[in-house]
Amino acid sequence: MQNETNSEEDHKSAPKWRRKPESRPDEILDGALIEFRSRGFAGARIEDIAKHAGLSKGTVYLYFSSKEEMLKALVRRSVLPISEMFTDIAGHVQDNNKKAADVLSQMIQIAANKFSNHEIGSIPLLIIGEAGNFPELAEFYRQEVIEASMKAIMTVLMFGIQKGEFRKCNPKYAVRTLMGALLMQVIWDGTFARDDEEPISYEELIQSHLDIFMNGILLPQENS
Amino acid sequence: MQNETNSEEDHKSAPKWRRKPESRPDEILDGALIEFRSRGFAGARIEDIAKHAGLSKGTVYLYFSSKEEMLKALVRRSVLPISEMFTDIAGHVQDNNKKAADVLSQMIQIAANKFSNHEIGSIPLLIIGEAGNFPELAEFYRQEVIEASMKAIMTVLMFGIQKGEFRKCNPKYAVRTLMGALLMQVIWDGTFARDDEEPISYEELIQSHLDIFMNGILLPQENS
Amino acid sequence: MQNETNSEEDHKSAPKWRRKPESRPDEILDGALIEFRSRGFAGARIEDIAKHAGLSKGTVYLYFSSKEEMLKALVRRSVLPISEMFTDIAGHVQDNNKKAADVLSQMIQIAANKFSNHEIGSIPLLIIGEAGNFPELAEFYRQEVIEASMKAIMTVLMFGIQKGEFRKCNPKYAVRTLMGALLMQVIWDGTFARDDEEPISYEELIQSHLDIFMNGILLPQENS
Amino acid sequence: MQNETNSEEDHKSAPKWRRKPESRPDEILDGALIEFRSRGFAGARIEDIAKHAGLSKGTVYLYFSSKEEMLKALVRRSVLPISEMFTDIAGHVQDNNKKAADVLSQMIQIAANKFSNHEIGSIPLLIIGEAGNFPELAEFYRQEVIEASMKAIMTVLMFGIQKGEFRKCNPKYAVRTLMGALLMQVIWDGTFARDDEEPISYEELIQSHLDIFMNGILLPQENS
DNA sequence: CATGAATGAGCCTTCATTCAT
DNA sequence: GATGAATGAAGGCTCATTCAT
Repeated sequence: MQNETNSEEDHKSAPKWRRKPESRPDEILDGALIEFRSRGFAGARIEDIAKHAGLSKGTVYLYFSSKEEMLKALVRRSVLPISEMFTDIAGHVQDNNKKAADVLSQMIQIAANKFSNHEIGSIPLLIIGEAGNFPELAEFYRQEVIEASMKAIMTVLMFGIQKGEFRKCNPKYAVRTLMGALLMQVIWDGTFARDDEEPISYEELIQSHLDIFMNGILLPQENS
Repeated sequence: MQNETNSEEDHKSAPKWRRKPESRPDEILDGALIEFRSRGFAGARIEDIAKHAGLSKGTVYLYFSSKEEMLKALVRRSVLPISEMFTDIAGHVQDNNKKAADVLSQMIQIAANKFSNHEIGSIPLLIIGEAGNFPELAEFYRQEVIEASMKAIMTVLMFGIQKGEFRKCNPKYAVRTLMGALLMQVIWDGTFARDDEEPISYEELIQSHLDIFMNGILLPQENS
Repeated sequence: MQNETNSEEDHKSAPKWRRKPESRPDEILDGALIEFRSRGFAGARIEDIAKHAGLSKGTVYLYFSSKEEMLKALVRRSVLPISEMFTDIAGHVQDNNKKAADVLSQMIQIAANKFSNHEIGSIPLLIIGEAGNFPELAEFYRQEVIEASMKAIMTVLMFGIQKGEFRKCNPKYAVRTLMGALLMQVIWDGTFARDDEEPISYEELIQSHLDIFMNGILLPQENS
Repeated sequence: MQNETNSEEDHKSAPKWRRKPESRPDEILDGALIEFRSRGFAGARIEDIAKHAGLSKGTVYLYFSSKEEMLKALVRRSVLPISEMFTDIAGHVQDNNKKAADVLSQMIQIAANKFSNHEIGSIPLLIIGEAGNFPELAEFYRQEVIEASMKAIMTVLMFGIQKGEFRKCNPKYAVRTLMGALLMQVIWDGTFARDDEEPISYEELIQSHLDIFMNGILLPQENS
């Protein structure tokens, strides 16, 4: 069942001249992400990770003191853009005249944009698989990404309710409705998607999702 | 230093082993689920799994020929109730006079009920973490659980659209909006939930989720 | 490479009525010999040995206290007929008028007869493979079988030399010439023989061997 | 109680490891031969094999992918010199004026010379013990060593018969007479020989053996 | 800086042996 | 007596980590 590793063949004789040592740690993390996701943390082999970066086993230890440290760095790296995400969002939302609905739309679109990037979207999947082994990491991610996002969204939701733009609702639940579709797609892409099928368009998905979230799916019934 | 109290052994000299109960394989799988989820498949130790069932290492091999076989059995076991789920759903939905909205509501509630059970809800998380290592298992789960559920929901959606009960929409996307919130909660419970916080009520969450899915979150604006 | 064990199929549902409990240990040893020879002592599984006798694992421990004990019993059992062999030989050799050559011939024929029996001939092969692990056993076999036989043969050789029937020679070497062909055939049968080839006839082999041993292979040359 | 003398470690702080010499695989095989012969294949422990070469467990896996591979390599290694043996023989035998008897003598002497070398002579014993588990290995050895040798000898025998130098005989049997004594001695040395006794001289044994093989052991009787 | 040979802890799996039934 | 479920020691093999070169 175990699918065969032909990782040796993945990077056939990486050219020697392509060396940007400054980005070395990043290249290693790229390989680590691939291997962690495909074999799990415990199942990933340092040698395979190194090979993705065109390095040998020992060399990665010049940049990371242990396998666990690589995992931590990987998660940290993926969390950095999240604050950038919030900066982006804040930039688009400054305008106080904007409707809450538009603000929410933009937030979700920006988030979708971030998480459709493999290097960021794979991380929650990684954490889902390794949360038991690395609870601090899950907790870190929860706080830095999940809760921070939820809080931002809930703030807008409550603002919309206050303004009379949104119906009264429990933002704690509504945020799950709003974020769920995105999470689901991220998981689909990273877990169940097959090469032989048309990929789902994030743009269209989010469009449809926001539409339903805002307006619901029911048609107004004449006699009711 | 204190005289060793071996309180575990005090139980009137428990026999070195007891006889096979019929539920032995199930007890082992319960332990396997716990360990697979908390250490990952590769990181889980057979001895720890055995301990959950009060057995010794070697004994689990009387029931499962390998670690991998345990994983497969675990997934298979969790998939069985899904067909029961569909039977449940079909039973509640027979009535042709029912509104599509009510049918959808019941489907989601039944699904939420199933997946809030740890033994069923943990499996997708396990698969998310191990899909790279066991692609056939992911494919199996995709077909038996994810796609089967999606198909059922999309059928009702399209039926509702035909009837004029639902707005025109692409069911492929709408189903993701509908299922996303449930998946998100399953992941939350299995990955990020902390003991020190009030757990989210599935019932209330689903209530809120369905309400938004049906009616949207926007209030009708007088002048627009 | 390891050849597959389908030992379960070897004795399809041994009839329950065929029970001669007195010979139980012997039946077990028969199975042990087969398994020890085909997997080696360490590689043989008690359960497979038991199956040859139509018994279950635990039952063989009613007759033998350990695997090692079975090996010892097996060797002991094969050594018993050797004294019988010497009795046979003595019976045929009493006549003091017999030529030494005839005595030797008869001895070798009797020995060949014994060792062509699989239960006796397999034992030296077993010992060759396990001598390192069980030096006492090898020593026991050496004394009881090899040296006893050598001594008997050397006695006749020396007697023949004394009588002027045999040329002067070192019996220590001559006995190896005499026994070697038989040993070689025993090894061939137990190690290299294939089912798809005509088996070597012990009778003809010994006939030829004795002829050469007695008369040599050279034709008398006219001019020398 | 005495202050621990760790005399093994005193050697001026030996480095935890030294570099790969080119002969590493050979050294490992030497250790493997010792352990396989003394414990049997199944009973031999990789760690013990490694220790013979001054290595640790894991290191042998840098050179051999499995225990079984070591066994195969060991047999292969021992077979290589056999072709050299035939080259030797051919070189000594070119002269067509030579008597068949002399050719045979030389062949046996060369073979004895080869097989008295422990690394070559132990292999047939190993195979005798493991033929059941590794039938292809036995078959390989049969073809490359046993049958090749037999064929060479039988050719000379038939040549001698044709020339009128040897008596008519069945070479299939005669070759067993000729090879048997050598095989017996190889087995004796590897299985039954004790340290406390005078070892048998291969040279004298072969001398005596060839004499008997050629001339027989009987003295010509005046009146017969 | 880079390498990869060497190490040894660790785990899956097997199987001789025990013993409740 | 027989059975075979249960045990746990043992060993093959892997791989994170170290370090001489």
